[in-house]
Amino acid sequence: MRDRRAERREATLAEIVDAAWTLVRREGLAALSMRDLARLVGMQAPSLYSYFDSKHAIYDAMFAQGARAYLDEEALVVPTGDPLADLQAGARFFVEFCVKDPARYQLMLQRTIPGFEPSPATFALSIEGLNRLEARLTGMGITDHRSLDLLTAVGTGITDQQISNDPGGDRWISLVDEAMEMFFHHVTKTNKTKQHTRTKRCA
Amino acid sequence: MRDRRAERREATLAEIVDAAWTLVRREGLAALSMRDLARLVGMQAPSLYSYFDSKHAIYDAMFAQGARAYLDEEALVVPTGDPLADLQAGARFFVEFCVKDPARYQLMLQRTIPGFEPSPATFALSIEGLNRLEARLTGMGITDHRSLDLLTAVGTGITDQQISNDPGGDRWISLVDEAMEMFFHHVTKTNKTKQHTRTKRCA
DNA sequence: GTCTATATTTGGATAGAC
DNA sequence: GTCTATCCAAATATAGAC
Repeated sequence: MRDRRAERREATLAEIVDAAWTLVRREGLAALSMRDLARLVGMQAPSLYSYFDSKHAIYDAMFAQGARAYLDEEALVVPTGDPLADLQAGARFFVEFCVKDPARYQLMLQRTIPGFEPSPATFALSIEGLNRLEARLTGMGITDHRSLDLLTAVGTGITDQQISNDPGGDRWISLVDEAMEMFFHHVTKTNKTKQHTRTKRCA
Repeated sequence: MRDRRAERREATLAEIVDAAWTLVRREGLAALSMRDLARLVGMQAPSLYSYFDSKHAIYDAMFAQGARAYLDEEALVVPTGDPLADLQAGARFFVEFCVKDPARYQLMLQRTIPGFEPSPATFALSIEGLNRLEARLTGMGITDHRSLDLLTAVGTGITDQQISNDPGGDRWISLVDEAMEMFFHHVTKTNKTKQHTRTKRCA
């Protein structure tokens, strides 16, 4: 039998988290306050503590929601078998996912809230995202960790510059495909070097 | 004749800014408070207002000091004439400059202080840094803005990942030389493509 | 220039009635 | 579960004496 009370509670929890996102997108991630949040959902501030133990607990719920959204949307990017094209599609997805919600990016990847870190359960969700990226690369024959680190650096670098220096524009987004071409040629060339075939390419 | 009063004032201004750096490095950039700062220099909080109009004015002085430090230290990186080696040396300098003081990096490049932006005079100093980078690239024959944007993305991406995910280590720092090799080969190859010589390389 | 005292705002969080 | 009332802490900034 349906538990109507539990359903109601879940709905209110979700409503509070949604309102929190609305606030931080409007005012900045650090500007979230329990009073403002309560007002936005039609409560008094103390009532929020019936749903969340603290403000950090709300940040944690937001983080978890963001991580789930990433996993859900990432799953829609299906590989074609063309390594470079797949790399580009994956990078475009990542950068666009981050850029379209800078507050979420700040919460999940930049960690600027003093004293906040995600709970173990929530953090596990974000680790899963990195694992999937690693799996995609492995599918392309890229297996060394240095290449993975280089790729994440390029991805976050483009994202950061886009958000910081051209918000709303596409100055760095438009470089994603080119950047992935650069990265792909680099890692494939390096592999061939290791197999001692690079200098034989033109032979 | 020396103005001993002005000298004394300058010394106190510098002392306050230095103490502010000490605080933000210890507690985080956003945690700077006038009370703590005053205590560290042996004053009461209101006395600081004889030297700075507001907390933002202190941030501005810190920003300006950071920008001057960058310009001074950047000037010590002298080109050798070898484009790739110079690119690598410049990138190593940039990443190390940022990584060795994350609070400064956050103030100058990430802009996470709500409501703070540098004054026009201070901002001009940071623009000068970008101009010098552009000049260095021009000296290597790299003149298009897309390449400059790609380079800044790679540089800040490596820096961000290093600070966020391996503080105190060198997991991403150790990728700088390789990343610059990747970038350099990409931009030189692209140039050759534009000159329609790429497909003739093996002929 | 520095101090004491204080205004003012803002925030997270709790107690206890209903 | 929600409210009112309140606590407690921290912060920026100002007024005015010395």
